[in-house]
Amino acid sequence: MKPSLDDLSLSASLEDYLEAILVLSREKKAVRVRDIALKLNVSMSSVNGALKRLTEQKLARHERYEYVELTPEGALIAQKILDRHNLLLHFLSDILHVPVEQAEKESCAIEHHLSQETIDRILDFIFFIDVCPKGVESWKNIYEKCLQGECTDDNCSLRKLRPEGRHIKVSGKEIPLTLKHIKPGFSVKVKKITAKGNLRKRLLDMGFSPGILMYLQRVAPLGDPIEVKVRGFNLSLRKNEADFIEVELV
Amino acid sequence: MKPSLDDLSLSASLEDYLEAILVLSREKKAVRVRDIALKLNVSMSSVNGALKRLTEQKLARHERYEYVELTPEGALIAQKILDRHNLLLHFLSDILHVPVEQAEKESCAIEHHLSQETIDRILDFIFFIDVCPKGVESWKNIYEKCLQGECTDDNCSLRKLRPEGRHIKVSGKEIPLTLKHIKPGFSVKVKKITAKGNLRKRLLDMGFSPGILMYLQRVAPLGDPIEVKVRGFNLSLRKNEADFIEVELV
DNA sequence: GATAAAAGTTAGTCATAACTAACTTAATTG
DNA sequence: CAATTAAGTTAGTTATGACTAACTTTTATC
Ligand SMILES: [Mn+2]
Ligand SMILES: [Mn+2]
Ligand SMILES: [Mn+2]
Ligand SMILES: [Mn+2]
Repeated sequence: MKPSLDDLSLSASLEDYLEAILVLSREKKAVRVRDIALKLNVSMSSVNGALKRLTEQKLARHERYEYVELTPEGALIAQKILDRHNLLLHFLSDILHVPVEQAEKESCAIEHHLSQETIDRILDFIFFIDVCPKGVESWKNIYEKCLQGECTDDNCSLRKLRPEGRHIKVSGKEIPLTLKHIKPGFSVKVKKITAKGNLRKRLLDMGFSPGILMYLQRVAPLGDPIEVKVRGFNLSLRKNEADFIEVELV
Repeated sequence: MKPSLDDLSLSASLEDYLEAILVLSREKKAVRVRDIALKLNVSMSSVNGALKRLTEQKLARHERYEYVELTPEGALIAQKILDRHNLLLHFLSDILHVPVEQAEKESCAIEHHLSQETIDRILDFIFFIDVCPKGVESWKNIYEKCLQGECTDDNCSLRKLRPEGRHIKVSGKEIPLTLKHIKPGFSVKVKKITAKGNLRKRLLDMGFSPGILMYLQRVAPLGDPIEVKVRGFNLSLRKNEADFIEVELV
């Protein structure tokens, strides 16, 4: 539950105060209690409380009725958080295409909960996309197009999916999407069990009831068996069994 | 600061209790206060308090000295959270290669702070990598190799970087890495300003002091100007100016 | 320089979410 | 079945982090 900026554990709230003070100090000559309150959308008295705690930890200074300043240690931590904020914002907004306003909010929420390790992995990833010519290529030309249903690969299942995400086109004919068509790493919702008799009962017992969400974990080399995670359990299915489970994308 | 599972706002803590109860209910016949306490590493009395709040909101039932159950509404929310947890775990662990233990912790931390919109964008991305043949291809063959310095593209800057991330190989010779070599979306730390005289002063005034982190925002089509974000400001630099700023990867 | 407005502070309240210590009830076992 | 142990509960405490209301200080304005 505690945030983990690997060093000393500050609360998410205090980290945001530090971050806000740093940003404000670069926007204005002097940072006042009121500026912080406005920026973080809290009352001035909440800011006062936070400043008291930050002062105790020697991360900020605040003379009564006067301006607010960060200590060098405070500024260092603040800068780290701000860097994370911007990194996550770039990742969510520019790469994953989360709307910028949402991305802004969520960056500021999760920046407090990621380890340096994870930040580094995200950096690697961004580095690849932006710096490696192949990354730029595959990203712009493949991913972006694939998302828009314009993938140039004939075997791309994404391409065959109707916008509703419920049917698949096979040699011109539309057939319902079943578990058999899904590739690993993809989450689907069970729509209908089309099996009859014993197999039907078995599938239902295994937990494949309509409405249930599941996650396709792995498909063995020859497409059989298929490993899915349903309700936290890992289950194995034969390919022909999987064809009796109609699903839709979630 | 509040978590945002788009519906009614439960606290992150209560969401974790729901999640834990759901998981336990699938592992055992009956869920007891003690099981939850052990799983979440809190005292039984904390569990009691949480159960009281959950019961008030009709998400769980708990008979004194008896077993704990989720209501249908509670189970629904719990499943949503669990789905997010697993999705994020897959993303961090299998795709970004964050060590699984860390990924586990962080998934459970940030699952409470992401909107459905963002979850959908992550799903899109995973879908691409796992379902689109080109995604599988580019991911396994390009990204993974690129990270290991085995990129097949001669122009890949990643490939030229020494492990220390401080020098770059240009026609066999090693030269220090400067801002000129960096591509957009990448964060670097200023190592040294090699400019002299007036330009040096100007660069320092602009905020390019050693140790400072900056983020390369954009490079114009012809490599000039270069737009960087330093200390929250956006600054524009000429390519020849950028060559006077030695940097290292962060 | 008096007065009003803006900014800042303090005290007191509330909710969440954890804890320990002391107690009660249920389950096991000799 | 009495005694012991395990499980569960309650009361009381602590810390964070927000709030409002009432007050004080600073700043602006006439
Ligand atoms: Mn934040
Ligand atoms: Mn932030
Ligand atoms: Mn969680
Ligand atoms: Mn979780």
